[in-house]
Amino acid sequence: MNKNITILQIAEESGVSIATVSRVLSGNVPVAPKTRARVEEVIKKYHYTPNPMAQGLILRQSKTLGVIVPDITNPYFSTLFTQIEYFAHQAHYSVILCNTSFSATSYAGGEHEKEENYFQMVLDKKVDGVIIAGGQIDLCEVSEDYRNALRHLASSIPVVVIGQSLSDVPCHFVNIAQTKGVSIAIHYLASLGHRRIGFVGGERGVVVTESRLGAYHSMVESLSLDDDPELISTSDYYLPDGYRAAKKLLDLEKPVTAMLAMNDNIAIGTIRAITDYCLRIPEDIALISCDQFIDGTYLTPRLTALDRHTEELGLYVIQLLLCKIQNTAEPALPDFSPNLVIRESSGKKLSV
Amino acid sequence: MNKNITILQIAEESGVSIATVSRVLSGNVPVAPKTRARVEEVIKKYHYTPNPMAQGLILRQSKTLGVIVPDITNPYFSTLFTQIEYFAHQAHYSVILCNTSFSATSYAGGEHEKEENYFQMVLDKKVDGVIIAGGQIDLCEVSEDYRNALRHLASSIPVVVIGQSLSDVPCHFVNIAQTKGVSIAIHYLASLGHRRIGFVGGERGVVVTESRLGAYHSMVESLSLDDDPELISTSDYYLPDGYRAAKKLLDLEKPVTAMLAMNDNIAIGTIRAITDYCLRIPEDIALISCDQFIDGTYLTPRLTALDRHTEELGLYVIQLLLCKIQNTAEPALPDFSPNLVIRESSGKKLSV
DNA sequence: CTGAAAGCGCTTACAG
DNA sequence: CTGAAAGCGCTTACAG
Repeated sequence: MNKNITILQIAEESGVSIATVSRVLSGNVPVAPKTRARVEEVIKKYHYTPNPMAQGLILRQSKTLGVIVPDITNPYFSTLFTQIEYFAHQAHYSVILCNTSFSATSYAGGEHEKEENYFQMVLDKKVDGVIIAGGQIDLCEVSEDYRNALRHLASSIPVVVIGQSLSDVPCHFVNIAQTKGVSIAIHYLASLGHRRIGFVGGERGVVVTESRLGAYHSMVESLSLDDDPELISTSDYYLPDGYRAAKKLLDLEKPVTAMLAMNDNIAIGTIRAITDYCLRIPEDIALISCDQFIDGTYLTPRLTALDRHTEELGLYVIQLLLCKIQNTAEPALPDFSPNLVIRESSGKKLSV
Repeated sequence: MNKNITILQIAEESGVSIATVSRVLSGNVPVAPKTRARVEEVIKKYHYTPNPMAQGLILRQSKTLGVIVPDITNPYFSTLFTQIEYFAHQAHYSVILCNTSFSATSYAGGEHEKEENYFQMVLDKKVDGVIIAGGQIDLCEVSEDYRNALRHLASSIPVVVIGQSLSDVPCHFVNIAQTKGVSIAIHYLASLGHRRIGFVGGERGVVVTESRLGAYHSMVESLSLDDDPELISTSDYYLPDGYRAAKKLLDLEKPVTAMLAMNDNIAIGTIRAITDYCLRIPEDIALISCDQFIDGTYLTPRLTALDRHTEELGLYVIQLLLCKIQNTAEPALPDFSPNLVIRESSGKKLSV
């Protein structure tokens, strides 16, 4: 199958040495205009492009990046990836996407090998840099194996991690504060008159969940809202989880008047649960999603949600990685403060 | 940064030649047990793995696959990809994901270069095989440039295309019939008593849309349902499109009693539109999605949808590609007949 | 401006 | 069973 047009053939047909062909290809070395023209013609004729393996061997770069995510099916990660790939492609890098299937639940169940395997894989592949988004890094307790694997990876090539900083691991950690958005959302709900606000979804022992829970508690305290452990109903991050977790809240003796959902998936499951209980949103229960995945304008009810600028984050991390690879100045850290997009589901001021 | 442990270092430290190291690595050549043990120890000590570029240069394979999709953010493609990547990884291949951003609309707007660029890119990268899912291949009229680029690609490496067959292009085309699902859905709606069924979403000139529309028309005819051009409201494939398209149907003088949405995105937009008109699903309008993206059990209303076995499709195409690469027997073509999952949104039998 | 040659890190006949 | 050597397709000092 392989056409196998090599630099040698181009050289022969152009009547020059392979060194000269290489030079016209590289572009930044003086070559006589006539020679260059002749060679370029032959190159065009055969659609010749240098074998990246041979090039990579000498240049010590593969022009390939690795992106490691737990679940590309999750809109958060696919949005992130889209930005990363777009920018990388512009810069003539291709990207290997690794889908580790990591989940806190399956991890707890003992499947804790895959991510480290992927670290080794991208290393073996000689990628020029790696972006890691989510996975075990999101657990409050990171295993020693993971830490070592990450350290090993990062000591070989540049790696940007979206997640909590780990000391003694030479990655560039991009850690977005999770507390602000929750504070804004609860503040808003409280301003509407809600005192009893439920927290739905997310899994304990995961950084995002715990830090948002922390923000929740401190807001509850500072605004003197109902402080009741029953108000917290965690689960995981998907539709069925939202459904299950919300039901627990709906079964409470003293009902909540508002709910904070971990993300849009959870919110959709929550809507389903609330509807099952023949309650209305927002009339009976106000709802806000802490992480906008899709445009809430088209959901029913129109979902009030925190926009966390995921696209900008994707753009930022790829720019960062490329800078580290090429040793150029890092881009400034954008302001990732979330935006509360108020729509229908959060409702109006409660009449007392 | 590069540790640069090469086969030479392993050989020296083991007191053998690099040829021997290479042999213990390959595994399928006789090596004295003691020699093997010694070498393996050193390999382990340094976590040595052969440089894939050097290997690739000789073996003429990169152990890398290319997957080209228009939009990884679309659940259909991310589901497909997840399966592909999972299986590829098992087989020790890594996959480069190319997100072309192709859309029929932007294509019509003149942006018709990107896909061909990606074809060239994966070719230059020397991937061992390519899977193409969607993109220009989904247009009823494929440009000559695209056709040529695809032919060029496919004449160099194995490529599997999910989409219509193109004559004279040596790809393996996997073409799933689109008519059956629509027939089942309309049949079901008609059995419930619906005579006036709207078709929402999808874009004209796109194979899926046109063939589903064809199935729609032939069912309308064979079941003697209302046949009215106004009943067709196409747009594109996302939420806002569903919303807009559904509104057009809702503005009709003679209202529809049921709607067929191109996919879950369209269905969600349609739900929003129907709700805006203060109508109920399914009491006033029954709704079926032709392409299930997420578990409709958790939507409100619970969405009746066609399950098209996207995961199985992903698994099939990657198996197919690997077989073509390794020259082994092709897997049997599974039955991809869609499944109508009946839930709430399609309603009950109409009372006459 | 251009060519001959070394070398990137590996695999695999070819001898022994 | 093992080593020396050629060669995969390229780039880049080194001469000229």
